[in-house]
Amino acid sequence: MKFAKSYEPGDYESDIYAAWEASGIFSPSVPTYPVDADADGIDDRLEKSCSTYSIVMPPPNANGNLHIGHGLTVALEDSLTRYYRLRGKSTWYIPGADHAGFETWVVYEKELEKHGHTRFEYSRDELYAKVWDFVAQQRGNMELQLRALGASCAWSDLTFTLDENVIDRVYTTFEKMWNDGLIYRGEKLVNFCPKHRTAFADIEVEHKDEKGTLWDIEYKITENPEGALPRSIFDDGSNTERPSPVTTGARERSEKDVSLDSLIVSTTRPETLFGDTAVAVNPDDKRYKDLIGKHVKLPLTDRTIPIIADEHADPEYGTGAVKITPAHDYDDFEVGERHNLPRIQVIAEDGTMINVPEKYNGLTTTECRKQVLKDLKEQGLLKSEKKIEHSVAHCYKCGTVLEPMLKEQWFIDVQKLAKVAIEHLENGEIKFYPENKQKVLIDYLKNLKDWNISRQIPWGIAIPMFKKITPEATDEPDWIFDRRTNLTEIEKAGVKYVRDEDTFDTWFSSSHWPIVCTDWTEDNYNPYYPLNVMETGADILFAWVARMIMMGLYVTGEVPFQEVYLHGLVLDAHGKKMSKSKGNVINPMDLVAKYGSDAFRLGILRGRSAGMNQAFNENSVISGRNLCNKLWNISRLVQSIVDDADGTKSAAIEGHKDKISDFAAEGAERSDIINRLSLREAPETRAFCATTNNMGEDWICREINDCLEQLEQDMQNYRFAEAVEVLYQTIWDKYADWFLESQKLYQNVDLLKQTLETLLIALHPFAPFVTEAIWQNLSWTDGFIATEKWPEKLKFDPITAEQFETIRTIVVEIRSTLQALPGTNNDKKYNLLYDNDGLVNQHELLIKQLTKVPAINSLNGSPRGLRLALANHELYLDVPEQVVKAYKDSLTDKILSVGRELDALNLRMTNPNYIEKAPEHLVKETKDQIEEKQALISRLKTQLEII
RNA sequence: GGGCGGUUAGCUCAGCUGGCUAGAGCGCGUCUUUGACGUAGACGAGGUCAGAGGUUCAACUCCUCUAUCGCCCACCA
Repeated sequence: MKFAKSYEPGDYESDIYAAWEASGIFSPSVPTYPVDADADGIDDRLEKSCSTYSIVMPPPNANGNLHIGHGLTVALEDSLTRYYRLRGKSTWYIPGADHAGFETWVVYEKELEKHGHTRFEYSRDELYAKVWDFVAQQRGNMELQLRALGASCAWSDLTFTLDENVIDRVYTTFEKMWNDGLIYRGEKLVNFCPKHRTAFADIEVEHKDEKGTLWDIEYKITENPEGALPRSIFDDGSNTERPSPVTTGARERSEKDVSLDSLIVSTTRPETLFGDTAVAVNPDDKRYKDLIGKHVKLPLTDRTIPIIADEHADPEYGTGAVKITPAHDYDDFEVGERHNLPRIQVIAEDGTMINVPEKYNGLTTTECRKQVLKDLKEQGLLKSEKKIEHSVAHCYKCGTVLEPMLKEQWFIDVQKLAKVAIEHLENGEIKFYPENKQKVLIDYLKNLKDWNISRQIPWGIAIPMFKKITPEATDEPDWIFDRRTNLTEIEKAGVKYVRDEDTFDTWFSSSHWPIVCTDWTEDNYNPYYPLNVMETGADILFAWVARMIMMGLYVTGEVPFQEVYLHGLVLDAHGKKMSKSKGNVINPMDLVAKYGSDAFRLGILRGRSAGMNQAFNENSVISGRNLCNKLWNISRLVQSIVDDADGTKSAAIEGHKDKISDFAAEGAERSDIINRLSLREAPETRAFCATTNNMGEDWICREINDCLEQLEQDMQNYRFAEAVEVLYQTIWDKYADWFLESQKLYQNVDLLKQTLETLLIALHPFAPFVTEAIWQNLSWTDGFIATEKWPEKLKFDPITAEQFETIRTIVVEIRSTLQALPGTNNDKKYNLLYDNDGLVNQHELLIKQLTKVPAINSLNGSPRGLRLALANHELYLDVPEQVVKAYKDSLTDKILSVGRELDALNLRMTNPNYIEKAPEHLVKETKDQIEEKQALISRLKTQLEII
């Protein structure tokens, strides 16, 4: 016996994967080739491209472990890949590994700290080499885990984000952008993490609402032409707390033509006042009209700064006067640009104060804030404070408050790229699942600001730019592009340049992912680019998908993929986000070990739809495991039938054949022969009956065809959960519960084989291991199921199929009626009586098989027993009168409930508008239903009367 | 402040362009050792589809509003 008795996924999964991998079936068969490969001047790309299917894996961290989101990713991507492979495409599922620039750097920096070192002890090149070794040591886990999940990817084509070809491509793009003027070096404010000492792109910043304080500080006006007594706008003699600026009182006061000798500014960051280079008021604000152009003395310093007019100042907010700190605030930076204000950096990269009076120098921002507030208070300049809630930028990794920091960085003038992307998106060149993400993405691109691509961490791709350090070479540009980033210093035409020490934002290189994975080049025709689909998390729509589209268009002129499928977050069983701190993280590998890889895949796809964050329940994995077990046992049963038919018992069959012809010679009816042979006794009787052909054969063919059709639709529309659902139901509820149960009576061996094969292939994309294991165990199959042909539709007779459907209805009613009758099962041995019913007569054995009624006889004489109502066949269960009476109540209930349904239908028909406006077929349907229900009620009533 | 999504059975979710008695898995109840499967089989209970209004012959489905949960974006000093 080849088939193990029980389904044990752990026993075969890794062997199966190894066999697949060794056979090379995961590699694509269609090559890339130079455009016009045969040099006949004719572009022959079309015929090739229609037979390919390509998809790239969002690269998991090279030295990490897979989490549940990766599990979902693989389940989705590999199902697609396997499906299209079975459909005959040359599939290329390209795996990747991410150097995960910042993530890995953070881990490594901690490692350094643990050993008592800091990054500042080493040069960038040394650090790069160290992290490289660190990653190499840790690497490999996730690749094993991808195999355990069954990812049918082309391992020989694995792309690491720091591979030569990636760096080459990224440099080529950068050079092109530099030459096209899309890249500039600018001193701008960037989001800077003082702990990690690096800048971030806007997209990487995490905004959190926090409680903070808004302080009001008095800035004295230094020029006082009228020589009036010092007065503050809100200081009307009482010299207590200032009234709220939004009260009418304040307004009225402000309308008065008073001369002021100080301005009150509101700030949440008093320590930055040392960097103030102006105070701004709104040009339309009448209160301050006369002050514009005057100066105020900056508290705690000797400096004076101008009062300027700028729209940025909102008259409704605070006092309407705002301090301007161009070096440490985004808005202020822009105000500064408009008014040509100096930028004074007062916070250093390590988060301490610089360029401030000696007293504050070297303090951290927090210490400095305390000190400033204390000093202001002493001088009577701190007027009030108020608790507010505002949004604060944090480092997404360590949670440190990000400091807007003035830095020289490389920026991409992104609007030019975005504009092209928007055009193609609006053209509908990329189809999104879920659909609404297209619009969301376009909106994002429209408002995108220039992209800072410089990072101050060593673990990444070096920026290939060098700065001139030969000052006398005045005609030479300050910065030049050069690929020799392995050198810290280069010389060109006698001019010396020094390397920029920064590395690229990983999203800059990642945005080339479809290009580099498929080995796209300018002069090669590549039938795998654009990708058929980009599947990734909805959370990186902006960070990644948007950038891949822009970069794909910029580099290749084409969108990088035709469709985008975005999956949502996998939440815990209660719909909460998984996190280490909450302790609710589910490790996919634990589930694989416990229930098998297939069970995990089926489970995670269940109940999931595009773009939605959805809870994950272990029960769905259990249900997947149960399906695998079911399929395993279905296959064992079919195999045992095939074994029987294959002649191991042929001698016995021969023996029986004599008997059979004897019976036949006696003129016995077929049913009689079957009875006399006593069914179930030995396999040879089944051989005799194998000629009969309505034991659900046509019906199951019809159901499987419907299943395939729906499955194909679902795959095309990325409805994975529905695809799994329809397979589940067809295999379990239809194939096992009805077809196989019926085939226990007579077997159509060829059809059993064919239908089982069909279902195995159809399920293979979702449950690759169990289907392959079964395939390898079946006696009549060969090769891998993974490379089988997608099944053809099955032929069937619709009338016979429908007959079986009717029998099902009858069987279900017999079962439920018996169940509802009082007594134990042993008491319920009632015969079925029929009156003049060809269908029941013909399928007597089948009905007996499925209902376990002891006998089915023709009703001779007047009706007796319990009439079955639903099936609309004249059928009676031969139940004694006293038992029937006990069933009376349930019969009455039934009449009432059918009556309610009838009322609803009648109501519909009494509405003239319905008859007039609803489609004809619906009206007819309603009419038919009314007739049916009426007939049913009258049957039930007759039944009741009999009792 | 702007935008997006959810609210359907005890739990997790389907229900695609409006039209059969609103479905599934898990859980629950009763029964069943029947040529594979108790990780099973049979039968069943369980829903005023968040609320209100509107459009329509017809609304879980479309529109408006409300409540509530969640996500994303944004420069409120």
